[in-house]
Amino acid sequence: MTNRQIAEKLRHMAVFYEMDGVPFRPQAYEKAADAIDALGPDEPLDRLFAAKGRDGLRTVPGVGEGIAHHIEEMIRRGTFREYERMAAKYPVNLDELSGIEGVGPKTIKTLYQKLRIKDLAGLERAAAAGKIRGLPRFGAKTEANLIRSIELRRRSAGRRLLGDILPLARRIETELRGVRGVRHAVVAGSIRRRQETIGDIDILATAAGPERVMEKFIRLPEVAEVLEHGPTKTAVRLDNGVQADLRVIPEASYGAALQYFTGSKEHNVIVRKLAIARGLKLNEYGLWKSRKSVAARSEEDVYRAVGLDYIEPELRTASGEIEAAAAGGLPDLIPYGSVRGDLQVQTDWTDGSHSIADMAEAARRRGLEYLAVTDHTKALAMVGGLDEKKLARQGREIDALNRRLEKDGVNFRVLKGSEVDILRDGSLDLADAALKKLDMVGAAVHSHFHLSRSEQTARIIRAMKNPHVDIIFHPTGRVINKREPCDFDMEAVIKAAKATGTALEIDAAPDRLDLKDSHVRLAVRAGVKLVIDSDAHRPEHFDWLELGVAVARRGWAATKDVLNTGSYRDLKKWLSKAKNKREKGPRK
DNA sequence: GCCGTTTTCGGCCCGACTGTTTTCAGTCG
Repeated sequence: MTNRQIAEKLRHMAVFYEMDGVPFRPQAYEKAADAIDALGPDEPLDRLFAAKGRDGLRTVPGVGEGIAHHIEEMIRRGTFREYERMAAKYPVNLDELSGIEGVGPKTIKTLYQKLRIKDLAGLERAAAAGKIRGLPRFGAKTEANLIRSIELRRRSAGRRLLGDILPLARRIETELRGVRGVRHAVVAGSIRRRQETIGDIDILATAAGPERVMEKFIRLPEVAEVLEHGPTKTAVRLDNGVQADLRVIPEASYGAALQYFTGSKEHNVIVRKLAIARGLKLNEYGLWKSRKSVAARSEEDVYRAVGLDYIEPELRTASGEIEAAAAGGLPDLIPYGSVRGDLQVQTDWTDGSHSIADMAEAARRRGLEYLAVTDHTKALAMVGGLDEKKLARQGREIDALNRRLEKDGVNFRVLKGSEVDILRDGSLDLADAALKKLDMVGAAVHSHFHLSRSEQTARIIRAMKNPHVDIIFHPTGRVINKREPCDFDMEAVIKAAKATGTALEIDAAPDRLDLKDSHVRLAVRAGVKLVIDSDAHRPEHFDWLELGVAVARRGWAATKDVLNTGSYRDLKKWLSKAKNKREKGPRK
C-alpha cells in the first residue's frame, strides 16, 4: 500500500468522524495524512514499518499509538477495522460528494440518512426532483446552488488538472523511451500545449519495432484496461480514469505527426489552409507536393515550408499566433526555469506545513535565489492568520534567518511579505503601519466572492491604490472545477494596475492558475508587470512554478514581463520604485 | 487522537459568511 493510499484512507476517516460530530479526531487524522503525504513515495511507510516496526511509524509527526495501529493494519491487509466499520455505516462516495462546493461532512450524512444519497448521480437526481429543499436546514436556494455546483462539475467532467497529469505523462514518456528500438517518445496534445485542463494523454513514438513499445505501453502498472490495441495505435484507460493513446509513426514523419497531434485542432485547420494556398497538403505523415513529401522530419521544417516561424506549442490556440508567425512577430517567450524567486509562500506560521527556514532551504535547493514569506492575515482566522503583533514577530525571525544566510555566504534571501486580506470594501485587514514594515505586500480576495461586478471591481482597485500593496494575488479567486472566478472588470483592473504600478500574480497552484492565459495576454499588452508564484504550502509545491511559467507562455509573456525573473536586487529596486510612484500618485 | 521551552492531562477548532432559521449549523481554507 502506497503512502498516498494510506493518507487517503486516513482522510476519509477524518470525514467519517466529522460526520458523526466527533471532536478533535478529524484534525488529528487530517494532520497525520498530511504528514504521510509529505513523506512522498520515496519513503514508503511499509518499508519504515518493516525496518522499525510500529515505533518507526510513530516517528512520523501526527502519528501516535492509535493511528500507527491503523497504518500497521493497512500495510497488512489494505484497510483497517475502524475504517470498515464507518464505511459500512456510511456506504457513500466521499470524494465525489465532497468534491461539490458547499457539500461537507454533515451534508453528506444528512443526504445519506434522509435520502439514501450515495454519490453524485444520486445527489443530482434528488436535486432535480426537488427533494433536497425538504431536508432540515435546506431550502430552495441551497438546492439551486447544489444544482449549479454539480453542473460546473459536469462541465469539467473528464478534464483533469494539468498539474495532476503532467508528472504521470512524463513517467510514461520515460518508460517508453527506455524500450529497445524507440527513437522518440513524446507527449503531444493538450499536455504539450500546457493547457490548464487535460482530457486525455496523447503519446507519439517512433520505433524500429512498434510491437515492443505497444507491449510495454499496455503493461504499464497504471493501465487498468486496454481499449484498443493495434500496430500503430493503442488506447488504454489508466487506473485514474484517464484515457491514454499511443501512436507509433515512421521516423520520417515525426515532425509532421508531432505537429498534427499537438493541435489545437483550430490551429491545425489554419495551418492546413496555408498549405493548401501553397498547393500543398498537410497531414500527420508529412507536408506533400502531390506525392512527394517536402517537409516532415521536424516541426520547424513543416512550419517553415508553409511560410511560418516556429510556433511554440503553448501558443497554438488559433488566437493570432499564425498571423504573428507569418509576420515574424512572435513574442520571445519566457523560458521554463527562468523564475528566480517565489513571492507567495506559506509557512507553519499559518496553514503551511514547514518552517520559514525549511521552505527557504527547499527553494534554494530548487535553484531559487529568494522567496517572500506571505502568510495569511487575521481576517482568515481559519488558518490562524497573523495580526500585526505576530507579523512583527515573524519579521524578526526572517531578519535573523537572513543574517544567518549572509554570514554563511548563502546566496539566498527571504523577503518579509504578507498575503493580506482585501475586505469587502477594498480596505485591508492589517494596519498600514504594519504593512509599511514589510518588504512586499500581496493582497488577495478570500471572501465576498459574489459581489456585483461594479462593487467587486471597485473593491480590487481600491486595494491597489493602497501604496503598500505591491501585488494582487490570485486575482480572480477561481478554483478550477470548483469555484467560478469573481465577476469584475478585468480590463479596468489591469488599467488600474498599470496606473498604480501594482503587479498581478499568476498563482501557479494547479487548481488556480490565476491569472489565466487570456488575462495574462491582456496584462502583457497593457504593460502590466506579472509575478509567477507557487503559492507553496509545502516544499514540493515549488515544482508548481513550472505550471505558472506555462500560463505566462500561453499568455505571450516574455522574461521582461515577469518581475521575479530578475535578481533579488532588481526586484527590490522595482518594489521601491513602484511604491514611490503610488505614494506620490494622485489619491482618490 | 496527538502533543509537550504552557508536558503526561488538558488543550486543540482561531472567525466570517450563507442560508436557514428566529438563534445557529455547516462550510470555507
